[in-house]
Amino acid sequence: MEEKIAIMVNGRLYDLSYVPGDDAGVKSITFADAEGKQIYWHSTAHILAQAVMELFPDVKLAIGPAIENGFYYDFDSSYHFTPEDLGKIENKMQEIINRDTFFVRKAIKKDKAIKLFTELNQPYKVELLNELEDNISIYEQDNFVDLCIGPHIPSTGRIGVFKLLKLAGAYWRGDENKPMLQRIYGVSFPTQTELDTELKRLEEAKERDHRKLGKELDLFSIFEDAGPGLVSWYPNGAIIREIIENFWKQEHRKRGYQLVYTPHIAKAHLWKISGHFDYYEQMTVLKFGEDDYVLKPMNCIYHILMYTSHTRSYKELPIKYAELGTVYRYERSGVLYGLTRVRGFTQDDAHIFCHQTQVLDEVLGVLDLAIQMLKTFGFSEFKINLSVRDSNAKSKYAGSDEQWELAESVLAQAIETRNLQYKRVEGEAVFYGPKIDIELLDALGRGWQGPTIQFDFNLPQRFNVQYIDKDNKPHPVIMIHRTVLGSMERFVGCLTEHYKGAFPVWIAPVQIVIASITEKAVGYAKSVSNELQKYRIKLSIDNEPIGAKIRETSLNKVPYMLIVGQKEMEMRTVSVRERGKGNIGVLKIEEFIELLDKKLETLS
RNA sequence: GCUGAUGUAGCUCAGAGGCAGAGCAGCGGUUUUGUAAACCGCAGGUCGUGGGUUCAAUUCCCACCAUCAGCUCCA
Repeated sequence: MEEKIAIMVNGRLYDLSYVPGDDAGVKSITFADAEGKQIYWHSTAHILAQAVMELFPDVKLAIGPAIENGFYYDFDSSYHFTPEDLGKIENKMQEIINRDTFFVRKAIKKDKAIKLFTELNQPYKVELLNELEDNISIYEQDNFVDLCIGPHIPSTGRIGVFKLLKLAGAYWRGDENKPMLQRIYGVSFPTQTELDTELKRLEEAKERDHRKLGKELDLFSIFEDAGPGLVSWYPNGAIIREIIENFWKQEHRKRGYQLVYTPHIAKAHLWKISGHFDYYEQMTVLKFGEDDYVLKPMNCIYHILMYTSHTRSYKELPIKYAELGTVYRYERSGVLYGLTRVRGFTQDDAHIFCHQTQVLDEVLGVLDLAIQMLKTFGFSEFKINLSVRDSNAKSKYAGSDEQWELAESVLAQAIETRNLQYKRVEGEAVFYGPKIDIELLDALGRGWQGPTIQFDFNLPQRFNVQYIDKDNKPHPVIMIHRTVLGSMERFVGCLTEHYKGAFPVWIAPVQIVIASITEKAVGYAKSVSNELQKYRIKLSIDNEPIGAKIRETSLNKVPYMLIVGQKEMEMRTVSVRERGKGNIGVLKIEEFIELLDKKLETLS
């Protein structure tokens, strides 16, 4: 039975010491509850802050909330904490926990609170207070006081085990113009076992990190000499990408997309028309001969040129241009991350030009395709966000009210028609239109934007993108940008983490290793490989012990291994090892082909 | 871009103001092997780059580059 750490009364959380009224519906909160974890972690953050204050009395406290997997506290200090300090702070925290002092809540008037924190020389707390309504509570344990809405666990001794995990910088209030603070992250749990499980989870996440696997499996490299954020795909990575791309092309053709190719650069004036030139700082302008050119940060301009190069009839719509288009964006140095955040990447891009009556079908089509893509590649969990405009700041958006209302309602309607869970985020839309984003999750559960469906009310207007309707007059077209994977780089990065590098047979760079036991079987191994030519095969016919060959094949995460020796040679069979299963017995070659083809048919 | 940490062989990592180290991978031999690592040998390095201090710097100092953990950004 979990220990009670707080209570919930009519949906509101309170300290255990709170005495509810008679008629109140009271629910106990324990660590097992999401709210319980948050309270537990938040209380640990207070203990962290107290420990830091005891060790470094000059430190200024910022904020210390619970987060998804633990807690942090931000400190301002001229002294820079070192990783060794974390150990000292942990010891101090343990002392505080051993003292088992109470968390004491006090309601206090705002002016008194301001006076208190001014006297304590805690300017960040004073700044926060100035913005609060006059219902202030503070929490005290020992001599430590913190501004806090609570609730908290009853006393410091209720914390079982904890660990400080990392040290990092963070801006005060997340604003890069404000001071850089020092943030200490940690986790805590009632029992050692739970902490160990969490630490093990973090360790395992490292094992599926695509940057590590990319190296081990020879998928890709980002050469320091060539430039940060620029990806080179080795043959193994290139095969994975090629398979995804082929599948992508096939699925797009089926759905009425027309595949196109466009150049990597274009004259700068196009980006002056689009409006990017003046304020898109990720764009790179280069001299190409005499003229200024832009290294394209997106593909849409070219697709618009293709569209507008002919007079378009309503009968032609929708026109859907799709392109695996490589774009370059100057991402700030600190944000680059393996394959998931790069400076040159290939979007699986398409632009849909249609009229109003087609919009819902088109959005549904894209949504279905995106979900189908994700499921095909094994992603079953993803987050869908619908970003709409801030209705209090309509002037900062391109497009008319009617356009926005139509687009937002169509996007919401599409998601709801498919019964998908989503989050509506007010004010998160880009200025040119509302959008649906789907996040892929990496090994650590961090979301990366993959598929996206975005309306654009800006470019069609600026480039005069129109069609001739039945009335023989030009009408503005509706333009939708969309990707169903995101980018090849990011998608393969997430895919690698998703499968821990053990790609399904249809994607695996090497599908089968054929290994001879002795030199006598080499000829037979080669003849087996001839019969299996349509698969991606690697021969392993050196004079190495079979154990070594098995080990190497396993480490390379190859789905199937065929071992052949004297017995197999005589019987025209192969001894089959399956990844994760080991030896699955001896099969005739035709039987193995049948087994494999069945797997491939179902894309598994 | 900001804060902090890191950068030694293809990979994983040790080391130290005075000739640069290991394991794995690679190469050459030996071995002819039955389901996760045979044995012997060889080769491999401007110790991220550029300055400075020093008799001497890969080691100490400075700058830059890159990577990592976050923050911020993500038209």
